[in-house]
Amino acid sequence: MQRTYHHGKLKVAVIAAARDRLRTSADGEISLREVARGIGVSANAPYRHFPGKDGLTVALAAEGYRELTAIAERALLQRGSAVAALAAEYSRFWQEEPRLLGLVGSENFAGRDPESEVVLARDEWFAALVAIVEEEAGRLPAAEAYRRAAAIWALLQGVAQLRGFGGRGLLSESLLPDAAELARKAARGR
Amino acid sequence: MQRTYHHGKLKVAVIAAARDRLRTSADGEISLREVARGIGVSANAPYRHFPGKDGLTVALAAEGYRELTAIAERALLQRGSAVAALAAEYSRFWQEEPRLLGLVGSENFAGRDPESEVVLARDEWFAALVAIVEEEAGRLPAAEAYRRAAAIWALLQGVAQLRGFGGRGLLSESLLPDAAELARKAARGR
DNA sequence: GGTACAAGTTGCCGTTGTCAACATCAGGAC
DNA sequence: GTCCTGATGTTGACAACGGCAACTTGTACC
Repeated sequence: MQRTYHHGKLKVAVIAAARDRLRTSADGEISLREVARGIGVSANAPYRHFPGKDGLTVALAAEGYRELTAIAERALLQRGSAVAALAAEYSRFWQEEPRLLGLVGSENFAGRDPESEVVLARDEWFAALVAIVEEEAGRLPAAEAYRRAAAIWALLQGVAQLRGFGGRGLLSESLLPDAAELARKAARGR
Repeated sequence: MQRTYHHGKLKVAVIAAARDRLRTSADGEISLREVARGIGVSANAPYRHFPGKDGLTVALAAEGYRELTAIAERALLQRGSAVAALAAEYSRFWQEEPRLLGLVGSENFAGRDPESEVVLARDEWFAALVAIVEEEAGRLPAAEAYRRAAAIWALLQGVAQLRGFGGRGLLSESLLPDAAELARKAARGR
C-alpha cells in the first residue's frame, strides 16, 4: 500500500485503530493524534470524518452496540437458552474489550439527538434483547418485556464490571454470581 | 479566610473541589489545574498531596466507596427492608453524583495494592452489603452471601446506569425495572 | 533562636485538542 | 483533453493540560 495523499478509508481506519488502542493501551486513554500517527496520517486528518474527539468516542460506542446486536442475534439462532448464550457471549466480549463495553455503558447520551447513529444502534440492540426475553418467557405485554430486558442488561453489565475488578479478595472470580443463571431468572420474571 | 502561603487543608479541599466539578461540569472531565485554580492555589500544589491525576481519581473513588458504606449502614438501622432502603438510596446517590458512582464502578483496580486506601474502602462497602443480605435472608454460607451481595451490587449499578440514559424511547423511566424489588429477590436467592 | 522538613510557588517541557489556511486529488461539465 | 469544484489531507499555530525541577515560605521541634 503506497502512501498516497488521500487515504481513502480513513474513517473506518480511525475507528479500528482507536478501538485497538482501547483494547491494548495500558491506561485506556485514546489520543486523536496518536491514533492518526499510528495510521500514518496527519494529526488533523480525522477531523474530516469526525466532529472531534467526542465524535470518535460516540462512533466507538455505536460500534459496540452493533456488536452487541450481532451477539444477540447469534444467540437467538442457537439451540438451547438464548439468554444463557447471550450471557456467555457478553462476558466474553467484556473480557476482550472491557473499555469498549465500559464506554457503551457509561456514555451519556442524555442530550443527544434521538435520530443519531449511536442512539439508533442502542435501540436496535435493545430490541434484540427484548426478542431474546420473549424467546425465553413467551409473549409478554410490551412494558413487561422491556422491563425484563432492561433488568438483564443491567445484570450483564453490572456483573461484567464486577468481574473487571479481578483478582483476589471478596470479589474474586469464584465468588461472583452466575450471570447466565441470574439473567434467565430475570427473563422469566422470577 | 485570608490567603496564606500555606493553605493547610489542601488535600480535602482538592477532593471536594474535584468532586464538585464531577457533579457540575458539563463534560465531566476534571483538570488538575482547573481544580487548583478554583481553590486559589498554584497548579502544582496538589502534587504535594497526590502522586498525580490518577491519584486524585483514586481518592475520589475511595470517597465514593465510603459514602456507599455509610448509606448501607444507615439502611441497616432503618425499620423495614434494608435492601429496599439501600436500593432507594443508591438510586438517589446516582442521581446526585452519577459520575462519581460511574468512577466507582469503572475504575480498574486490578493492578492495585490490596492494602491501598481504595481497595480497603471497597472491601468495607462490600462487607456492609453482605450484612444487608444476611439481614434479608438470614444467616448463609459465606460464599453464597458473597454471591448474592455481588448480584445486588451489579443490579444496583446496572439499573442506575440504564437510568442514566434518561429520557424517551425504549429506556424511558417508566419502563425500567424496579431496582428495589429485583434487589430483594437477589438477596433471597430467588 | 536556629534549623530541618513540609507545603506552595514559579518556570519549563512535551503532548494534546482544535482552528485556520493551504495543498492535493478525483470526477463531471464543457 | 481541460478546467473547476468539492472532498480529503497537510502544515502551522495556539491555549490548556499533566508533570518535573528548582526555588521560597512557613512551621514545629530541639
